Formats: sequence, C-alpha cells, structure tokens
Amino acid sequence: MSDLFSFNIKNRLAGSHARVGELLTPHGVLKTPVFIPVGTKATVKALTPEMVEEIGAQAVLANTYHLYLEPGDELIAKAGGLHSFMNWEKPIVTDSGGFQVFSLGAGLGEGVSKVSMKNKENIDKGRCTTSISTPVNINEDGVTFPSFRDGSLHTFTPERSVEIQQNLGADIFFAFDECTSPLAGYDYQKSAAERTHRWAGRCLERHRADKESFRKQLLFGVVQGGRFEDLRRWSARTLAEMSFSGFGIGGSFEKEDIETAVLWVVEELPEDKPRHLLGIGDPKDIFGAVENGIDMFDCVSPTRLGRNGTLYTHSGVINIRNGSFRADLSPVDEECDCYTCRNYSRAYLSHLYRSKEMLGPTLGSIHNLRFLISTVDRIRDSIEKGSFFEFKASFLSKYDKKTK
RNA sequence: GCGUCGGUGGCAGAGCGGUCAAUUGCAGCGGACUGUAAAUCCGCCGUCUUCAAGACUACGGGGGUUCGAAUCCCUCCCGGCGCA
Repeated sequence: MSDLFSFNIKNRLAGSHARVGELLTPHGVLKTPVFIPVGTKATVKALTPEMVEEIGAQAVLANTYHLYLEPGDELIAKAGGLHSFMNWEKPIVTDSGGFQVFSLGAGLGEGVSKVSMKNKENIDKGRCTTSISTPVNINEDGVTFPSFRDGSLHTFTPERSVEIQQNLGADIFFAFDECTSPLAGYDYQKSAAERTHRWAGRCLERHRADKESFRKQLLFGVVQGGRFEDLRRWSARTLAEMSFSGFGIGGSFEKEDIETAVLWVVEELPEDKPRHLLGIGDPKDIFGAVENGIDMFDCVSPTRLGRNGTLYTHSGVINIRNGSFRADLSPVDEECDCYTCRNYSRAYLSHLYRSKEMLGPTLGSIHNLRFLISTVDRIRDSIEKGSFFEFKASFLSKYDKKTK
C-alpha cells in the first residue's frame, strides 16, 4: 500500500472473525464492514449521486467491461477519471470484468446466476434485447466475449483489464479473474483457479509498471476455488503470498456454501488486509459473512430488487406490487429512516409501480439501499459494542421468518 | 324510416364452417432476481375440480342450416356511419 492508503483494524469480536476497521483511500475513509452499492455503468441505477450519498453509501462499484464498451475508458480518462465523470467524489471500486467471464459465459449457457439454489425453478432466458449468441472463449492469454450492446467480440487480457481500470481511476480495483460456475466440477475449478492465479501475477506486474497509478490505486486479488475446501484454501494462500493490498472472494455459490467458503478463505488470508466478498448482499448472507471475517460487500440486489418492486422490511421482503398494498397507507417499513419511508406510503409506491412511473424504482432503490446500509452500520456498531450476536439473532428472528 | 358496417373473454382487438375455451396486447393475480445483457424476466388469467386428466357454460338474444357454427341463413335487440 502506498502512503495514500492504510487499513487499520479498530475492533475485533471475540468468538468470531468479525472486525471493525478503517480503510483510508485518497477519496476518503471506508468504515468496515461496508456495503458498497453497485453502479455498473458509472451510475447507481435510478439514483443521483446526491441520493446515493444521502443514503449513506461510502463508495460505489463500477464495471470495467461495461465502461470499456460504452462510453470507453479513454473518454473517462480524458474526463479526469470516473470520480469526476460521474460526479462521485467518495471512494470508487471497479470490478475487473471477471464476473462477465461467468455471467456471459457459463452462467448464460447453464442458466445459473451468482447464487444458485438447489431445486431452483424459474430460470430466465432470453431476457435481453440484444441476443448474444457467441460463446465466451477463455484461454491462457485472456477472454474473448461479446458486447452486450451488439454482440461484437472483444478480448480482455489481465493486462488490458488493469490498463482499463487505470484509465477509470478507481481507488480500488480487482485483478482479472475467471469467475466459475457453481456447477463446475473439481478439475475445472482447479485449473480455472490456477489460471486465475497466473493472471493475478500478470495484473500485479502491469499495475506496478505504472508508478502513478500504483500510488493512487489499490489492487485486490480474487480468490476462486468453487465449493471445494482444499481449492479455496489453496487459492487464498497462493494469493496471500502475492503483493495484493486486499482480497476479493469470488466465484458463484450454492446458497448454503457461502458462509463456509468465506470461513475457509479468511482463515488463510492475512489479518491485516481487507477482504471483499464479491457480489453478495442478501441481508442474511451479510451477517454470516461479517461473522466470518468479511470487511466489504457489493451487490446489485438492493437496487435490482428495488427497481422490480421487492422491498426489504424488518419482517422480511414484500413485493410492493401485490394487490394487498394498494390501499396500505403505512410506510414500507415503520422502523426505516430512509427518505421513502419518511415521506411516502406503501399505497403511493404501489401506485407508482403499477402506473410504471419512474419515481417508483427510484424510491424503491433508495429504500432498499438505505435498509441494507443502515443494517451494516448497525452490524459495525454491534461489533464495537460486543453485541453482534444479539443483534444478529434479533434481526434474523424477525427478518427471516417470512423470507425463504 | 331506408341503406350500410359492426356487436368475441375486465378492456382493446384477432379469428370468418371443424385443429377454438378461442391469437395478441393491456389490465388483473402471483413468482423470481446476490462482483447488473435486468426500470427486467417467468407463470396464471371462462366456471367447477388440490394438480393432472376431465366436465360444464360460452363469441348480443332467439330460431334455423350442417355430422359439426364465434364463423352460413332468418329474426329481434343494440351501436357507428350515410341518406332522408
């Protein structure tokens, strides 16, 4: 870590791996554990940066693949980097495009997503306007994938991913990895992790080659290994020996594997570096992951659910579009302090969604993001006070009773 | 009054002798969503039956023709338009 960064652990919770820390970046401090909203295309969908800030977000996460395709990382560099381009002066994290190796490749082909559930039905296919027919091609040098816009082919190498992310100029960025399907078998997971390790070395090397960006940007390596304990531990150990400033835990999971996979990895990673659980953000999963030593999260789920009408409440999620909320004049959640809950009723939101007014997704996203961020704030607080387990039990006893 | 076109499921609107309980869209009801191909996608949507299978009632009303009608004929009712 350069002189512009530091990571300090302030508190630890006895009987667990949970900790409270501060990650200092050139654009401010991240108090960990932290939930980072996703703004893939340099915007947290449906929200202005002012809203995102008022919600209490400490950082946002954008995506290399999407921004490279449009409007192009060169343009963003010319604009002075992502912070200035998107008018967000707090910390920014960028993902490497590694997730798209999975989501546009095996994920699409197998119809599975980040977290797969056994016996899952209702697999979506054909939900995009541009049909992508060209398969993602992975080889030692890098990955060729189709543009989500027009299907044209583009190749990312680890070096290219780093260069793009240098142009984007986020405070923290990830090494280019191969995110694997949860359905992949042991041999494939192993060779994919080996390749991810080699790519990790190439990312580090390219990052080091640019002195200025090396000073201003932190590079995190990404642990893979699927659901196999020995692979996860070995992947974590391998990356831990490299000079990363922090670690992402990647891959897709079976729902029930998340906590254990995190625990295996955390036990192998150095204590003094931040750990980011990539793409996880279900409230229930967050409690388990924090307990097992995770410092950072990002997830599309609060904004995607919010846009689609599923809203978090302390007694479980509700679908605001259901007929039962049409005339319900109470707020989405009595205990929530967000802008939406302070000013609007369920009936009003129900009306907005039904009439497809764009304010609906906005208010829903505000609420879900605030719900999650304030929950993580309270988790942090409870770790400092030593009351984490009590908080977890009381939260989940209400939240989980209605949630599957 | 005459002529003409039309009356189809909550709405709009296909169908014009069998493969029609009836295309499609909307509305309605429910579901899914975890490093965003996503303000998206999936399912249901005449009645009865727990599902399936099935049964029943159905294309303005009534009556016919036909093995068989939402589809053809007659008549009545209603609406649009034109002429008086």
